[in-house]
Amino acid sequence: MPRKAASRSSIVEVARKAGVSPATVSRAFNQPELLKPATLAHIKAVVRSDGFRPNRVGRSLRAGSTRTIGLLLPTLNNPVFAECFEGAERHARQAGYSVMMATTGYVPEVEAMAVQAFLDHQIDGLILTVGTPVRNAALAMLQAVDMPHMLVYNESGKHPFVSVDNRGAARDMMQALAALGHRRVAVVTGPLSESDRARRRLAGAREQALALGLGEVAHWVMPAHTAASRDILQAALRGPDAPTALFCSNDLLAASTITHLVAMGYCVPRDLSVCGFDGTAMGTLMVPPLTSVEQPSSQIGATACAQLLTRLQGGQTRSVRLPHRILPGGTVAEPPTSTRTARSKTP
Amino acid sequence: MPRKAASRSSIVEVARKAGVSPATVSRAFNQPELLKPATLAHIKAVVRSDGFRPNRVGRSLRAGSTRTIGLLLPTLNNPVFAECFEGAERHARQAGYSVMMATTGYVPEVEAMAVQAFLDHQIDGLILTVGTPVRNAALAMLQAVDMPHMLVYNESGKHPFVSVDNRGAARDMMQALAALGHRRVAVVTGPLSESDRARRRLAGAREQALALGLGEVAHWVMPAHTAASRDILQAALRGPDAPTALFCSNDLLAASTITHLVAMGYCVPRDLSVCGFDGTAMGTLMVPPLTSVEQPSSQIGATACAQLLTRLQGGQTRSVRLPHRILPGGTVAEPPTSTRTARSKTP
DNA sequence: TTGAAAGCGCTAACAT
DNA sequence: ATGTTAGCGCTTTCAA
Repeated sequence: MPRKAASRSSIVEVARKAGVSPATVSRAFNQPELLKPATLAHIKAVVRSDGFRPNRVGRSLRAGSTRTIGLLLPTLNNPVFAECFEGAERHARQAGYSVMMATTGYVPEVEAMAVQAFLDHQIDGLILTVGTPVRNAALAMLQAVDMPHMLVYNESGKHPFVSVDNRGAARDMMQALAALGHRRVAVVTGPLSESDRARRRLAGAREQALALGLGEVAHWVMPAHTAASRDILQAALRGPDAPTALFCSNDLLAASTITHLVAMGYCVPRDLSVCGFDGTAMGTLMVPPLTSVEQPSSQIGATACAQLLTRLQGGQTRSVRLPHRILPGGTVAEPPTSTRTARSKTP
Repeated sequence: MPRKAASRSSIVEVARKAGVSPATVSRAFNQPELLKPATLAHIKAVVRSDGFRPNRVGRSLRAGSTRTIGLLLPTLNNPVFAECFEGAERHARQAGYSVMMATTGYVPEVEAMAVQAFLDHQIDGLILTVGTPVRNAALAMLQAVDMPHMLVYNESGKHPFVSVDNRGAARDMMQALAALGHRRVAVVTGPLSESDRARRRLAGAREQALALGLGEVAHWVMPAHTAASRDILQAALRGPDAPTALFCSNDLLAASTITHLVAMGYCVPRDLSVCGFDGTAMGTLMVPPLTSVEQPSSQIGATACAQLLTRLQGGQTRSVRLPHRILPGGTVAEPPTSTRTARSKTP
């Protein structure tokens, strides 16, 4: 039953008070130009004095549109997604759309359940980042019911997306590292199964290393995309062939890596260079600022939203790769002059 | 008109296929225990083969509940709010609620418009942080329509909230600074009109300075809560009576302040101590880690959600102040010895 | 320019 | 244990 005994007044109530039909009140909100100015003014007055607002649930049911979009991201604790959210949400709000939001923690089962909940709520469209677009349950559901959607950060041949060229960007960063003299680089990521971005970035790094004749690119897998493990770093850095630069697959992981390295006695970038990927505001606030691949996250969110709304108005979506650039920062330098001789580090 | 020619099947369609009435199908979803096992199984089979899911908009309209809550926060780019979001959203999702999200950028007009949009969508309840709870338009609207809501971070006498004791926490931090020998401390905030938290923290700092006989606490106002201004810092740090410690009203502002200070040639904490407020994960990733007042943001969000859901089930809400603690970090140290005032070491 | 009427998909009395 | 019926609040033909 309704919330209160004194239920919120409906359009019928307003119509009665204004001495018009419900249809006319509806028109006052949706097609005011159809009404005689006097009628419109009168209805508006009643509406204002009542503080009446049309119930969007009734409207949604009847009109078949909720004017709500879904936003599904791995976690807002990674600032890259928080920035994307802001870009998308602002755009949506300014277009009169509301946003339902859920985070997945990079877990495919949660992705699928959240998408199901969104569909049940009859959202008009969805912006999302999934772990891996290929054979993804959530994306399959969206396609099955023909729900308009845009991927962000993911790249896909079957679903429209907004991202950067992850592989190309990783190549660029490797190029920059090589130009400084690094020949042994390790790529640090979370579980690859959870992130096609990480996979593409690793692939790009390896591709470029091969092209430039660098040493083989090691790949260190951390238990999460959001934090490095000190033990793994410590173990992997042992030995004479330790890398001189660590290329982390995102800024948060890079920040965490640097924190551990410093605690282990390394000086970054003197002893070891570290760079990230994302170019988040957080990275620029680090001391020294994080060297990273900048992607325009806020714009990625806004563009995805713009594409989605175009589609909702009957247009077509297309995939977009926005430009990236290397953010110099201060956590990458030339490798130590003699990597074999004793470094002045105090572990 | 509806989205597609082949509109998604409704409960009536399922009923027809299963040879039962719509009410029975509805019961299969909502009160399965009322049905004969055989009937239930049969309906379930039809539902599965059809891939049918009940339309929540229809349900919402009829039942007078959307099982959706709103979440309204200043910005997710401040990690303290992102952490809060995750705590609240996870709790809501696990209770079967969906979340509508909006950010306000600390702008009261946006607060009011977003709340209005939420109300129009018939959310069941709302968790929010406002600039200032007193004479706040958004809160007034919520009260006027008796919409269940919980403030987070704000403290209020008229609205239920979940927060920490902001004033007490600021006192504790001042105490810690004083114990290290600091006698001249400046508090760094964004515009006070936008944040009662900043006001309370400033008040607590001044209260404690007075109690301990420290020098007057300067107050530096930055143009935003999310970034410090280098010019203001530079100007304020001139002169012989410059503070030896900066107490920033949040972690993001502290990070930004430190970045500027380092660029200006200061060494933190050797030349100048800096601390923040929030105890975000971001702060622990800084080098050195940020000294801060830790508040349990994720738990604040989860607690607010729990309280709200209790209220929605007919219970009562109550305001909660969760415990804070000083997070030592590495950005605060004794003041430089060369300071005019003799250092007063505390045993 | 406005009104009457039907119905979006669902649930909950009430009836059987 | 299940069916019948009446709407929740709104929009939208169609008719006047």
